[in-house]
Amino acid sequence: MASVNKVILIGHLGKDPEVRHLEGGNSVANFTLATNEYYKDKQGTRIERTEWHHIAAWRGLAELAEKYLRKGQQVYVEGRIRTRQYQDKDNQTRYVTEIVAEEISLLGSRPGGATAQPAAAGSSAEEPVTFRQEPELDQLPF
Amino acid sequence: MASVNKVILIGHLGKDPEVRHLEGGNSVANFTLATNEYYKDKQGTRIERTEWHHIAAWRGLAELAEKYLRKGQQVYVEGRIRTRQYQDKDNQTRYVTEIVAEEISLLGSRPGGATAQPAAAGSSAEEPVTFRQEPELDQLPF
Amino acid sequence: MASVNKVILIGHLGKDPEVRHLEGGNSVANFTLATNEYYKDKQGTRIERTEWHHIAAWRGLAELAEKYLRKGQQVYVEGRIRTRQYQDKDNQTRYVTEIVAEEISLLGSRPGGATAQPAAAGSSAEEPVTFRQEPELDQLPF
Amino acid sequence: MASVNKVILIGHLGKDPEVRHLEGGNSVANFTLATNEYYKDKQGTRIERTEWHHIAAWRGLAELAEKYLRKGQQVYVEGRIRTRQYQDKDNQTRYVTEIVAEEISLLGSRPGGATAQPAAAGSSAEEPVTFRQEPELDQLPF
DNA sequence: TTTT
DNA sequence: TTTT
Repeated sequence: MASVNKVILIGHLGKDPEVRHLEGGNSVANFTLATNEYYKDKQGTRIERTEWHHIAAWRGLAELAEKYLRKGQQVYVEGRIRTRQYQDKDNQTRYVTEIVAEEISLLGSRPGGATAQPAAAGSSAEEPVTFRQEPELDQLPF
Repeated sequence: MASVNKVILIGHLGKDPEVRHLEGGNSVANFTLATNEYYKDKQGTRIERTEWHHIAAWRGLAELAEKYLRKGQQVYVEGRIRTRQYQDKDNQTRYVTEIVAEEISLLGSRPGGATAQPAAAGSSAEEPVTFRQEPELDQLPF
Repeated sequence: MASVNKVILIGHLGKDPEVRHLEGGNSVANFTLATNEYYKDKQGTRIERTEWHHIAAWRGLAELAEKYLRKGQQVYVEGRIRTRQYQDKDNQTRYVTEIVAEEISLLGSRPGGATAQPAAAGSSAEEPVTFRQEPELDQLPF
Repeated sequence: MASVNKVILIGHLGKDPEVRHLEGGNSVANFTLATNEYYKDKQGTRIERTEWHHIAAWRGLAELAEKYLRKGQQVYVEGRIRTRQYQDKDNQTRYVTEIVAEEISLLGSRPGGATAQPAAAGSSAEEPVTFRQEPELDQLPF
């Protein structure tokens, strides 16, 4: 049956992306993204709560992440929720929920000490830095 | 800093909602929602993968869930991602990622053997069944 | 600069799609989609307001529309807003705002007298009816 | 029937908001927001196309707009599509499609020569600048 | 671990 | 554990 599983995030990277190049030619970048919410508790004190999202960006988006994304950067991430099982060190089944990125756009200024420009030439700073994953590739098992 | 944490799901309920009425007058409904994705593996075989989302609907949305939502029902859920910590039976820290619902709409037909009409009268079947949480209440700590 | 232009609609088709096959091999399906909102006026009377969206579905999505979409059908449409200029019969510049579809999913039951099954064989009824446009094709001028 | 009419935009303001204070205590801010898309034409030339969205922000969001939004600012706008009729100077019926804002967040740096800080004191620069409309007020006729 |  |  048709269904929709869509996530839209705007937040800041908690660290530089970690990129792994997998056997078979695939690559994946992982990074964390902070979103914040604010509310008042019963005493009226303003509380800030940070949610840390685990982002997985595959193939073309992994390259974008490697070239352009740095700790502190503000980005738009569109993707879908995916929960993976794994065995922890005590051989117990654990679950981790990730956001599989389908589109990433760089927003605003580029703080954090790192340059947002790619090290390599060929991609001018005037270009908008947006990338959407090709859906059919995005559907490969991983 | 301003940020966005938005989830949009369309899927089917895996079971009837479980509603708890908390001390202090708050209530919360929990249910699971299935979304499906399809892809072809390297052999070209069509694979279906189901993602199970854990939905938490508070206060007014808990009442809506209790009255209208049943196993098998197709719904639209808009909300935000929230990861909670808890201690498991071995006193280890574990994490569970939920979707805190901010809007729920009933879609399509109402399968599953259960009547989608509320047990109580007063809410006619002709009404559109949509409900949006009041943001300020939605911000209470929980 | 990077930007986002995203529309998410769930509504019912006001009429069967009209499909045009253009010179150059392109095709486009046009249909209207109704969404409803409800509010109370100052006297407390419940008011219903219908918004009619003009949807344009290109290429692969036009084929999906032609095969599966019928008047009365409930659908999910994801796309982007685009305003086009044209000259009216008095040679005045006029504007029309459309939603260019990027993803369409069939929802719920299939009312409206028309069968939702395609006339042609080869696409079994068990398949989920969802289609996402290939982004690069979707970017062609039109 | 339940339906969804949702728009998510990230773009830059084309001009400072124009705020009108209406009889009855209501206020509305209007501004334009540019989003850009890029594609290659059949000759492979890179084309940029700008879409101008007409945003209407009511009541609390009008105040936010008046205090914080300036030409050139990058913002996130969430809202719904609404097409209004009006009579033009030749007494012909015309249509204009607007985005009625339901949430606005300021993004990134604050360019454009104008200070993004409010003229009035009392709202410190450390606050996140996000505002969501109260739904019930948002449903008033206009 | 981000941002203000 | 849903749906087709």
